[in-house]
Amino acid sequence: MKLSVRGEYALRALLVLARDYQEDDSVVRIQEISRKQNIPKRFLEQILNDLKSARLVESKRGVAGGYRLRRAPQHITLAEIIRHVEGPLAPVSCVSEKFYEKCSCPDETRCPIRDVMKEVRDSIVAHMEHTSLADLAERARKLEHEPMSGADFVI
Amino acid sequence: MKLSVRGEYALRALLVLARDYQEDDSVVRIQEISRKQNIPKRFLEQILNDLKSARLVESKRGVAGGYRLRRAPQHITLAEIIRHVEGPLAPVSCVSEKFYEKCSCPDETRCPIRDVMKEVRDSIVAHMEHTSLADLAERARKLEHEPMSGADFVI
DNA sequence: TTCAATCTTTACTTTACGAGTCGAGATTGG
DNA sequence: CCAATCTCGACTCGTAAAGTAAAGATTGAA
Repeated sequence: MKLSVRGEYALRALLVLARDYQEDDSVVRIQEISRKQNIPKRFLEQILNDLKSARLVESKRGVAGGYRLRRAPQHITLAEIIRHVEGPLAPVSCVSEKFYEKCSCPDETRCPIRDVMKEVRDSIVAHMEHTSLADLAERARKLEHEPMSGADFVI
Repeated sequence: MKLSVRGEYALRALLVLARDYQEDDSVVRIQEISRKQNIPKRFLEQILNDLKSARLVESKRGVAGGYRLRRAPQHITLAEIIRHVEGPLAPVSCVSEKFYEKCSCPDETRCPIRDVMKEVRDSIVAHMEHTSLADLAERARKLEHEPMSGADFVI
């Protein structure tokens, strides 16, 4: 049920780009993202390249090069990002919209597990599709301005 | 974000036991579960053994042997099962209640991703904890009595 | 024009885990 | 005693995750 490290890194890298986003074509260097988010630089290169092929980011080469979002942060949802780097959001593929696969159970149409998993998927997707990078950036701003709020939960 | 095949098999095996559950100590053979659910028998052995160590099922050996639930189906939740065979329900461990692990991000208390993921986890957990094996069995019964209902969704 | 900082691309490594399979042993009812 | 069952540990086999590495292509600036 977990996101891979790669997926986490992708989200964190995009968050940096979202917070830095401007209408002009200013870019952020890999190295800076890497430093800010403790992501191995070499690994991050791969991930950003992948995000580029997904048309989520674009890059500028050369000495003043770097990456930037290809669209405004409010138009990039978590669902889109995760679907690209991780695959299905659904807990089992037989309830996935975008990555459906038949499962081995005797009768899919009468499977109560599938039934429940479909509900779970729906609530995951609802969250992920309704949250954009802009929302994340906004939250980040708030969290910074309310340092150590008592609302933080304990494990 | 996906359940492993092993986890799926565990759920399906337990569903069989739940539907067959009786107060007396009647058991179901591995072979029967395997056949009903298309699960490789040898692999299923492993899984049931694991569920036994989790005290979810108990077994009887010998010629009339087999498995049965150790508790009534209404007292076994999906959350409990999945947590045992799969680990955390949370999409990232830094928001997991039962399997918390620190993540590599610069400041966990101000991470907006964590913030959102915590909400996602909460809705996953809500579903999983409120659904018992008895609920599944009940749903299965209904799905059987309404064959090919038009409500089935298309991929 | 040359240099150095950046991205690009491809390939490689290493480790772990998922998904089984196998074989020999221990119980038990008939 | 025997045959059907569970038990337990070891083993395989493939794939994927998480990086590392190296050489090349662009670009801005000195």
